[in-house]
Amino acid sequence: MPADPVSKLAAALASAAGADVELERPGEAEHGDYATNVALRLAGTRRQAPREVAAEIAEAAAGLEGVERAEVAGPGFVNLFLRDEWLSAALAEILADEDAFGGGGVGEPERVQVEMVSANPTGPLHVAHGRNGAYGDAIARLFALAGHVVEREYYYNDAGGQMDRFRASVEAARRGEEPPEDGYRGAYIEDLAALKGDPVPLMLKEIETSLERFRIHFDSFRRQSELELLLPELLPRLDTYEKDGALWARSSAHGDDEDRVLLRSGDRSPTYRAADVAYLVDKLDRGFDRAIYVLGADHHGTRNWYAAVARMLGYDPERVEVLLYQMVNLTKGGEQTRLSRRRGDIVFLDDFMDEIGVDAARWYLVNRGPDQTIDLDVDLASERSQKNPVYYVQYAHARIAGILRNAPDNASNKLLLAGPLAPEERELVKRLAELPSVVADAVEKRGPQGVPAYAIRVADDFHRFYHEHRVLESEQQEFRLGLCRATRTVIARCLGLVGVDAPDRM
RNA sequence: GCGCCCGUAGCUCAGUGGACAGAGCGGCGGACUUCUAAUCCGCGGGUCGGAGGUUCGAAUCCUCCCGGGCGCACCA
Repeated sequence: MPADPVSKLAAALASAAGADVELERPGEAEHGDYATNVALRLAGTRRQAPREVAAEIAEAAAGLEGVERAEVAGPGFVNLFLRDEWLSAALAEILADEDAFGGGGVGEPERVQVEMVSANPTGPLHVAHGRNGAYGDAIARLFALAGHVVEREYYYNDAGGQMDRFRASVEAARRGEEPPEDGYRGAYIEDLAALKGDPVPLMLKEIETSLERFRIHFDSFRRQSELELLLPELLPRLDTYEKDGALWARSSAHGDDEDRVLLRSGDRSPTYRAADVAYLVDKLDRGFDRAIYVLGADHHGTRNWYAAVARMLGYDPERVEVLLYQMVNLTKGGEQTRLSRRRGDIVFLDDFMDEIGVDAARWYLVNRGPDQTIDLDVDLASERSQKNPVYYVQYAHARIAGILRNAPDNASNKLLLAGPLAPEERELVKRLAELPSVVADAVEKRGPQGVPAYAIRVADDFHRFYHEHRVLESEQQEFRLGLCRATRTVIARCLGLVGVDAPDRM
């Protein structure tokens, strides 16, 4: 059973009250340590006045261990005021769980594949790919913490016309000529032209180097060219028809918005849609319970396509999940840059990392919900790096590391209370206890943005505590050292989830 | 035209049914002989795009409208 003191309290209250209870932290101190609106919810079905129901629940709550008193307030809220002993026990539970705290909570662990980035190897990764990776990797880390078995995969579209144009562009540069009409241009093409051999493997190498630098480690890579070999066997299993000399999937009959071409008229070469089919089968037949695709919002039309393919082949479409994220707009010196590949003014992920650092880059790209377009001023993000929230959080971690460095080796781990807890101590413990629900919420919503937001609150509560109280050589040294250790764990966990370092010194 | 997403403080954004709507940045004013001042404290700042509706209760759910982004290939 993973450590989650708040859920335990809620469960105890639920059985005392005879109804499901959710606890929330009220904004006002007068409203207690935790509050529940369960009486307001129950009043309707029980045909009782909300405050009457609340009074019953408050009475039950007051009898629970650790509860000092419970009050009915407002329209029917029940506010709980907890004893210091409850907070101390909660902290002990967090510390005992150290390595796993925040995780667990999934009933059935699944084998999950997160496929992300998957940029065509026709050029270096740019910032939009960074968002894909930052988001997908955070989801992967969240799933893993929650208890699932996760693998990360990159899919190379190494076949088709774009790859031909890419090779032709490099070849042209080697001959000192202009690239073809729809070709690729830019300094990186010149760089590749200066090297020998097929530019594609060189590009793959460069992409993989960028990804490692961005702290995303892939377990596997799949290639479109390999998957296409499976098509002769797979296509007959689909619902298809011939039209205008091409082979079409009747996907609209299976939930897609329209039918899709699988084999082109003329040379009957496979479209990338055909490769999608092979890849989906490949994923599901490798035994993943869940295949997660991370795609930019410009691909939202493919959501129904994947589900339709799964249905046509007799797989449960629930196993296929498409996560979408909105675009990234960078501004530099107030000037907008469009992140289109065909132009020279794009900002590459490596440039972005050079400019603002890997930590800030990872942070900024998951900081916002996937449905939110990111507007980011690169100059601002690097110029004001001292005031970035990411450093604020890291600083809290470094401060704690400093205290623990200076702590006596023989410090006790007992958490004995030498007196009543200060408000800052109580707030910090309650904040730390929120982690399991923050993680669970992020997993459920497929949205990691709550994690950095929460990390800021933890840092906030810690800095406030630090400012008000001395840890070493204080009467509460034991408890406070425990509080520091737990805070360090929680901050490190949050930063780890979004791929940011947790430094011991700054 | 159809589909997806967004519209919350000067700026960038949290907040998807609960108690007077939050944070960072920016602005103004304070706090360092003490474990890291990359910190802390205070002040100012909002018709939650608009209009209806559901609800004891709506930024949050429903409908319509307005504004913005992105799609709607035998490219990937």
